[in-house]
Amino acid sequence: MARQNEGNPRTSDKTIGRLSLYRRLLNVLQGEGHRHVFSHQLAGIAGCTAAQVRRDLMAVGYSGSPIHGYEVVRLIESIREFLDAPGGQGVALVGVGNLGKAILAYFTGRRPNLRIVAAFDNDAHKVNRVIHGCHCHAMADLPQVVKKLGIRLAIITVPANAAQEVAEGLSRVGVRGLLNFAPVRLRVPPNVYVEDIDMTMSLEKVAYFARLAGAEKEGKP
Amino acid sequence: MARQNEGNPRTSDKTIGRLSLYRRLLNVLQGEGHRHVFSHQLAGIAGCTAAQVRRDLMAVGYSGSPIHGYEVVRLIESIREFLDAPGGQGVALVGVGNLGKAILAYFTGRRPNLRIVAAFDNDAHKVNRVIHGCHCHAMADLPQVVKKLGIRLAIITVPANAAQEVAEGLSRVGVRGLLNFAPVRLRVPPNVYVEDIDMTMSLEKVAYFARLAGAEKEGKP
DNA sequence: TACTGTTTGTGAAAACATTCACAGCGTGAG
DNA sequence: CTCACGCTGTGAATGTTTTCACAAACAGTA
Ligand SMILES: NC(=O)c1ccc[n+]([C@@H]2O[C@H](COP(=O)([O-])OP(=O)(O)OC[C@H]3O[C@@H](n4cnc5c(N)ncnc54)[C@H](O)[C@@H]3O)[C@@H](O)[C@H]2O)c1
Ligand SMILES: NC(=O)c1ccc[n+]([C@@H]2O[C@H](COP(=O)([O-])OP(=O)(O)OC[C@H]3O[C@@H](n4cnc5c(N)ncnc54)[C@H](O)[C@@H]3O)[C@@H](O)[C@H]2O)c1
Repeated sequence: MARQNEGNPRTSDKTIGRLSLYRRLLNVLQGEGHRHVFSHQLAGIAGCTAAQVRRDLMAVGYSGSPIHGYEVVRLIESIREFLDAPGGQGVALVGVGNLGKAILAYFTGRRPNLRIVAAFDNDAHKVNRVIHGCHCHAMADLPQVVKKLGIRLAIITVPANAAQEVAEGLSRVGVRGLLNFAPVRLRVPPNVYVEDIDMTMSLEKVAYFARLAGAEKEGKP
Repeated sequence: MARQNEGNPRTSDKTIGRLSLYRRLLNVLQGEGHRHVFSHQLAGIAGCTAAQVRRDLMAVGYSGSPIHGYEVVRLIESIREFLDAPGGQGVALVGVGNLGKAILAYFTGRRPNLRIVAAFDNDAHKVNRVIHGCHCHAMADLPQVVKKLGIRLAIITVPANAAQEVAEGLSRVGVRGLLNFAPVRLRVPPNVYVEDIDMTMSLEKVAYFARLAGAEKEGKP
């Protein structure tokens, strides 16, 4: 089936994000009973242009038909093949505080491909308890648990001043991708990918552009 | 002082985000007693290039000295003038669930310029209670509370199927900026700015690029 | 004074991302 | 059958963001 193009110009960050979005939208469409979808329909619900959708889909190597558009099931499958690791990947969460707990609650029993399989904290009150269906380990056990479960991805929700240290510990035991919520720029080896979610920054962006939209002209840039 | 350039080519999204980041880093530097900073130093801790920093700073209209670099205090002040609304802005949070509570806990008593001044939920158990220092109102009171407090920004942390309705309600009563955590593309009037934080998408991005970094070469693109 | 070393601000180039626009194709109408 | 239609996939054009590279400024040094 869908052959992911090989010696290609590295698929961009933005495209990967949108593929993830398309997949979610396609799942909704599938649930509503749609068998086929056209690029302009997907674009409409994704909030981008039809050309953008088609360009992004080039990366996954599944071609639609000019007559029926894309077959929903097959497109979902092709995106899955392109994005997901075969067999799924376990994720660790470090820092079971307010945010960490919310994330555990949210991801528990959700996407079967990416599931949080272990939590870690240095607070004795949390260690060895099951929180939202996930066992919380002591930090000292991190190396062995990560190795045992073959974990290569982690979510960091510890306070800012602990994040660098945690990131280093994770990198050292073979974790290759970090989703970081701490408002700190992590320094990691070049073979570790870091994605930051910085709520304060996002909120300030909203404040700035909302002010522009109110005071000057209008619209989202 | 620092004159924000006026008839300028609309400052980009990305630049605004980085200015917010620079400001936070500068506050740390100031706390450590630094008086001056060079673009390459700021770049080092921000994780970008010196040229990028200088280019971004052009937007705020504060010039550094080739000898001492940028004066930390004055640069913070210039960024503040450029980004922030004078007098600060109140923010509403709608949906006091797991994530909403974590966010309330985090932002309470934090940045004085952007503070959460009201929370809303439709769950009778939460209405009229004070949660992490913030009063939770009924949804029915949203219009009057928003008007009374002059709220123009909101954070949406309701379930996906309620998000569109909530966004419309907020737009209708004059809110101009939304920070949306629900995994849904909101349709709002063109004078409302929406910023999405989509954790699932971010995590899938991490998974994809971590896999590349592991399997192929290395490094964060 | 003249020279060195360092940094800023910014035009110009390069890299990257999005959109345009159209050939090609299969379908269904006539 | 022939034609017109509407869509895909993609080369080329356009738009945006980042990086390069250098003139200008000036403290320190001798
Ligand atoms: N809560 C939010 O909405 C929010 C918003 C933006 C950013 N953040 C960031 O997310 C992070 C977590 O926020 P939070 O509100 O959940 O904080 P929190 O204090 O509620 O939770 C932090 C958790 O990390 C644990 N921890 C502390 N040091 C540790 C270490 N060295 N190793 C392992 N665990 C450790 C603590 O025991 C605690 O359980 C912070 O960096 C914060 O800046 C949170
Ligand atoms: N928790 C997470 O880590 C996480 C991660 C990614 C995305 N999200 C998204 O964030 C949103 C909130 O997640 P959560 O885990 O806090 O969910 P939650 O169920 O814990 O909280 C939702 C809250 O919204 C309230 N609510 C429901 N319908 C409402 C309405 N019409 N008007 C006002 N309030 C209403 C509920 O009473 C509840 O308090 C969801 O859209 C979820 O998809 C959450």
